[in-house]
Amino acid sequence: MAQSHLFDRQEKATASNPCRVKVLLPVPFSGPLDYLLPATIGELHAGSLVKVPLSGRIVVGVVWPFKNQPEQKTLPDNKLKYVLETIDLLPFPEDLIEFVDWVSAYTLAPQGAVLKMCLSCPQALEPVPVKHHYIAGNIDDPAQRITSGREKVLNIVADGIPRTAADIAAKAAVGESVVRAMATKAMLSVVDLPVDSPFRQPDITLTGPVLSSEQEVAALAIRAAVWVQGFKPFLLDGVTGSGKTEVYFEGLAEALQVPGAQVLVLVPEIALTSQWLERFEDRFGVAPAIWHSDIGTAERRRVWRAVSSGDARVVVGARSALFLPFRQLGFIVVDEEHDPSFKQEEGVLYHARDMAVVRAKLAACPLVLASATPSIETLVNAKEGRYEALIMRERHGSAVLPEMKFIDMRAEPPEAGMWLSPILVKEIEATLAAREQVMLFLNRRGYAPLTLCRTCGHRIECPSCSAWLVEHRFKRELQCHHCGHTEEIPKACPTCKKEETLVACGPGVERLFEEVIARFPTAKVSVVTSDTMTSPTSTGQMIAQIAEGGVDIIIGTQIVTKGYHFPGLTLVGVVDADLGLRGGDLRAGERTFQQLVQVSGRAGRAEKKGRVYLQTYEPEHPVVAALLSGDSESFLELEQSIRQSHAMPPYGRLVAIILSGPDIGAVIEQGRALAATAPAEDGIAVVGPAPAPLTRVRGQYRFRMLLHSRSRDKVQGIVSEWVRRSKKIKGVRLRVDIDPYSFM
DNA sequence: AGCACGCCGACT
DNA sequence: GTCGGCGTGCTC
Repeated sequence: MAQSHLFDRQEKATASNPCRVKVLLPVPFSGPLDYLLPATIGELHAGSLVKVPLSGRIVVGVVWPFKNQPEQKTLPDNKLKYVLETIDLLPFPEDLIEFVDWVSAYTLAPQGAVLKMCLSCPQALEPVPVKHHYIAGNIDDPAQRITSGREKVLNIVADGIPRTAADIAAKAAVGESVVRAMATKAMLSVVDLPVDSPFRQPDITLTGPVLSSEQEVAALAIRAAVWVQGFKPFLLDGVTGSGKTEVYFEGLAEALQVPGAQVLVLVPEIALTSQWLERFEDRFGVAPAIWHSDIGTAERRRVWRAVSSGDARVVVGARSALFLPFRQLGFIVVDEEHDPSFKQEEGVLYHARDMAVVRAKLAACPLVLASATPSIETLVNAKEGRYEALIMRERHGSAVLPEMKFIDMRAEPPEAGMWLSPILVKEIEATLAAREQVMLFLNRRGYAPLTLCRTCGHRIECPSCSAWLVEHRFKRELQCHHCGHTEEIPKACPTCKKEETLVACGPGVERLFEEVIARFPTAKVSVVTSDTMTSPTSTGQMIAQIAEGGVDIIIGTQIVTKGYHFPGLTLVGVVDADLGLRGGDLRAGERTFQQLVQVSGRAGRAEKKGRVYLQTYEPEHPVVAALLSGDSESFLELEQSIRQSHAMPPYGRLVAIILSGPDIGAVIEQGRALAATAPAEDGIAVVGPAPAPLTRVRGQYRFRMLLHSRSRDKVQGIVSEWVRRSKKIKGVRLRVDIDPYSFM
């Protein structure tokens, strides 16, 4: 979108009538504030970055357009402060400004809170540090002797490329002191260059692998959309192993042909990208820019500035990458679009997939939502014609989809204190004998979810949450998975003081590990969870080791369901297929289905056919039945029709109001106040307040209310009006979650 | 979110 | 008599 909106000075600024500007600040309380523009600052554009004073400190903000500004009470000039200076960075493009306003209006978060996500890199707003580089200087000075060392240095710098002292010294095989001495004698000149190295540009002359006909059809549609220069959403729905990545890489390559166009690829968790990055490098010859919450400060600054300048053409990142200041977005991919981690559950509550669609619309570019198990929301959008569906039903190459079977745990129970049924044990033996790999999926971290006293029945709970502590035997501690509290495993029961009476109840991956090494003592077993995948490097090594066949049995939580390719893996065992269905919320069935399809999809991705066994106590459950029959379409149809008949999302809407505070009485009182003023419009229903399933977290009591709207129309107006006119109780935090995914 | 202003306990 | 605890409330 072209940079219009030259910021209009309403009148000529004079001493008696200075010009006002609106500046949005990355602080979570407000909309844009008024500042005066000093005569020393010339023209300003909407989007320009400026430094302004704010209650005793200096903050970087963005000049915001006047348009659409609700005319609020304006302060007199003498109450206003002056803009201090402008920052030497390209202004925010218009589509980013609109995006911030849109996200704020949709999520009901203050505009400043949304802007904060765009300015999430304070170092990027300061000048980039420079480092001395050296080039040839006055080399004809007769006063300087040309020693052999100096001559070697001169040979190196002869090409005119600025280099650091260390670089020159290494290349010339001399000490750095030689270089520095030559600089002080003016034989070398110093150039200060930014420490940030530029991004290498993707090689668009490279070509990808030969595509199957299904892939070719999909790639063609996406490539064509790139040149239409308008919003165009696609659902790329391809079974696991069908080669979705290669398809959207074609769209990406096409987008890079457009001069200046930038591409954003959103992925659920950066942990999964080690294999993805290799494929990207194979395809484009360079690594993309990477963005996620724990990149180092220097790299963060480098990426942010390169995105802002347009220098970084491809960014792959977690959901927060959506708020980077792209100059010219030309293509967006949301990979594994069904993944629940796209929903931000802290601060500004947004769904990155949904916001990516909006961002693409504002940037007027194509968008690909890719998944083997698309969300119901996306399927409905495709069905109703808002997205173009590109469907791939075959695995790429010779691979076929795995065979699925269930094990009725009522008929084939495991031994006492064990978790693997005899049938699955036999299958594992057979697989190991054939020198193939096994993956056991159990979505429960730690050793056991509950530690119980056999004598008095005491259950060890977290001191600040209403939750059991989970034993982590590898780390020899009890952990709360909600607040991070840890404590030692007690020898005696904290209540009855008796020793040797505490028992671990239920399985976790560590306990499964214990069973597996006891049963298969010669197998190499690896536990893959968020506890063992601590850094991207170690994760990459672990994944590479598994892919090379260095592990026989992989035991993992949901982290292993995500997009990995292990060619030697032929058997997948789901230890507890019913786990996700218990205590089910609106999406429990859908989520479990997606998870089980994804983990099954890890089996048999190369020549050998895969087998999947689901251990279940309820084989007649629709989710299990759908997986076994392979008729996922009817299951999803059924799920959609249930949602439709109850006007649940995406046919209707939900909004959660979460009340929390350290004083339970105050929280309840706030709930009553809200209930008393609940909207009474047609088609709107409010339930609650009710204690949240996890009533206390980090010492905070939590109550929930749920607003349901039968219509798809926006409900933000109703909700914000409701909250605005309700009495506020001190000490109670009130959060509005539009389109909630978590009901905890 | 910061930061200031403000009103009650242990120190030079 | 002051330094400072962090509770409340404002920031153009």
